Amino acid sequence: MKPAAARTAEPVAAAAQDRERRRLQMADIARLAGVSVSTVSRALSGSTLVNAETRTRVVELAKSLNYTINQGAQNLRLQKNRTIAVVVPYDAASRQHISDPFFLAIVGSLADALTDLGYEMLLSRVDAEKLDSAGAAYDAGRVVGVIIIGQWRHHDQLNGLAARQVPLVVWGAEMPQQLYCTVGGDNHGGGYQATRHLLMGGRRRILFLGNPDLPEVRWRYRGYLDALKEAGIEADPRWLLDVPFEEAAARRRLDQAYQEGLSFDAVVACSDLLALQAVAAVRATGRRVPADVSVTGYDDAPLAAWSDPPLTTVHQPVDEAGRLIVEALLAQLEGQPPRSRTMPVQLVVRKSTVG
Amino acid sequence: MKPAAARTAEPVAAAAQDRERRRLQMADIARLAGVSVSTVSRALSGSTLVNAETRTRVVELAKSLNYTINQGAQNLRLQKNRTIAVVVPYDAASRQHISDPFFLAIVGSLADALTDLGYEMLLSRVDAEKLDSAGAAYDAGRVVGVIIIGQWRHHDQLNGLAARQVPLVVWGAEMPQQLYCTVGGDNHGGGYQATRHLLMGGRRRILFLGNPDLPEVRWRYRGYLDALKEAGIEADPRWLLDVPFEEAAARRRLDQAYQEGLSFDAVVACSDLLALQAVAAVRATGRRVPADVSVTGYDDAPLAAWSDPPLTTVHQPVDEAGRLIVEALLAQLEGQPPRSRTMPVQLVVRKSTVG
DNA sequence: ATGAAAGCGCTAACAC
DNA sequence: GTGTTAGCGCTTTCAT
Repeated sequence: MKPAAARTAEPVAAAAQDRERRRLQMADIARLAGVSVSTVSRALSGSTLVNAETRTRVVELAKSLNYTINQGAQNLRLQKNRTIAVVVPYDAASRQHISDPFFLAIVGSLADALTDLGYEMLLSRVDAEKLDSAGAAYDAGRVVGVIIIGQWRHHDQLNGLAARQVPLVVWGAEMPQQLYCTVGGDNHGGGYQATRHLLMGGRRRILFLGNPDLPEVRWRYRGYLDALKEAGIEADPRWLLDVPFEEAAARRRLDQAYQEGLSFDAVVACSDLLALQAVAAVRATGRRVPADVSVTGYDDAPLAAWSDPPLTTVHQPVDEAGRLIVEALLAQLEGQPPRSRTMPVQLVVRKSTVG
Repeated sequence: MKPAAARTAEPVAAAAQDRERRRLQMADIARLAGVSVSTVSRALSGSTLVNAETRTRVVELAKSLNYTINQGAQNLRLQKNRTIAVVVPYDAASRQHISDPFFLAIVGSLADALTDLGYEMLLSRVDAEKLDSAGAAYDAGRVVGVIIIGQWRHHDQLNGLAARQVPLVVWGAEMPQQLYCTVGGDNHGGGYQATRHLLMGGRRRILFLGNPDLPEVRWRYRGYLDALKEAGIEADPRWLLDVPFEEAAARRRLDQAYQEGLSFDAVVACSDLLALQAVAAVRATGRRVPADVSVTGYDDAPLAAWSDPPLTTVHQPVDEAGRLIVEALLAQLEGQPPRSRTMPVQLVVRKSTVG
């Protein structure tokens, strides 16, 4: 019955000192302080029901022994839990790691926001094709809510999680028929602003680099199309270069475009790293950026400001993102209905688009 | 006595459906399956002590209801725990967030390594002046081990944690009298290689940009000094520009160096972002990189390859780092004595040092 | 093959 | 003000 009989047995002489010391618990403190566990519990929780002197004595003792209440036991008893799961999907096919600077920046921002509010953050990866497995930590009572970085292609699974009442916030784009809560940048606006900026600079044959299967990218693509339409330009379907968020693939696709004789004078890329691949591909043909081809990025990662050339890019408010995501999740935990938010984005103009 | 009396009371008619549904537990599955909780427990753990048919029935039922064993309760009962704390210190003074790309990259790498081995990762921030508070999660039984990203200036506190038997691995440099386990790059080698490379390129007045209070930086500085000495150059004490890992401060310090009339033809910086600040400061005086001043970075973050100019930098093996750190921690959990590791680093030569 | 019951470390209602 | 005791959701010994 005892899961670890040896632990509660009378300590074997030698074992006590070097073998893994039994973890201190409340009963030990109680014994050493000469009071009952209830008193210790009360003292440590600062209850006024305990004699002030006893209280300080117990608290001092605990501190001196580095004793801290076992949080697992406390949580079980109190039915409380202040842990949030943060899930970064990964592409199982390419076995791509969590490495996109933007995603990592969001993770950092979430860590800050959660810590500030006294929540703990359980960080995990999940196969992007099985986003619903992100609910496991919730089902197991491990966490009280889930944050997923990116929608990927499984809107349906996310809806499924929400339908199951899993408190959930997704960094991504708002979709029709969406049951879950999203927080994200204004993707349509971002795509539109970047494209319009290129059009204002006189560009007419503008490629779009990204995979519109992803809702966020789809909105950016629509913004791009709207800007073209507004300028009276009919989009050539070959202008859509449908690549994942993976650098090598993007480079190959661009090289291929050149080989096929596709002619263009600008590229709207869906991340800064993708934009830099475009720059490299353009230069590999002897053309110049921005003189011959203008390029815009997306995210405004730190590298965008320092790259060669510095990238004109759509700035996403990472720090604010963390705060808003956490806010949206906590609101749900308080019983409020999920309310999605779209944050304004801002085009930052640098050398990759202006001579 | 019941911490949440309402929960166990007979469900109020309406409450059942829309008010936050009570979380499913084993007793519910047992009732629905018409067996006892013991049987459910056995079935879900795949025990052969339970009738094969009953087992599948129970398992199916649980799956269909998205029931998962409450991990907190299970952990408490089994005295097990597969969670590791990953702690990213922050500078309380500057209230600097977790944002250094290198630290975030390590976090990503750790997430991968831990997930692969079936461990969960609790990510948190801690004031760099109170590194020992990183032990709290361990004291509370929340995690079985702690990983701290960076040594900062509190070697003593880390030793304290180790003395308290907290299973611990620190990303950083090996120090004399060190009780805890470190995994890190070869900092002396990195500083030496970078400096030697500059010397081979004919540079003679080489600044060092970084704060040698930090053990990692101290080793890099020693490598730098050794390279100078080997070349028969006496280091000018003014060549040490003692700045934290903070971009604005680095820029100010460099501008100041120029104002003071300090003359130099190369800079060894302790991060890629610091190196880019050096480039900016040099260019602001009308000088060119690398023609007038060569600059080396450290870490080889993604941005180093794409920056203007691309940075010669010391590559740190981030992916391998995650694996090794986790490995070192797990070895300790198995009772092996802490064994520190130093990983080779490699100078990557790019345009910032060669015309 | 199954169930009853004890107990993991803690809190709080209840008794004194 | 303090101690006794039941029970949070689970696993496992023991009995059947």
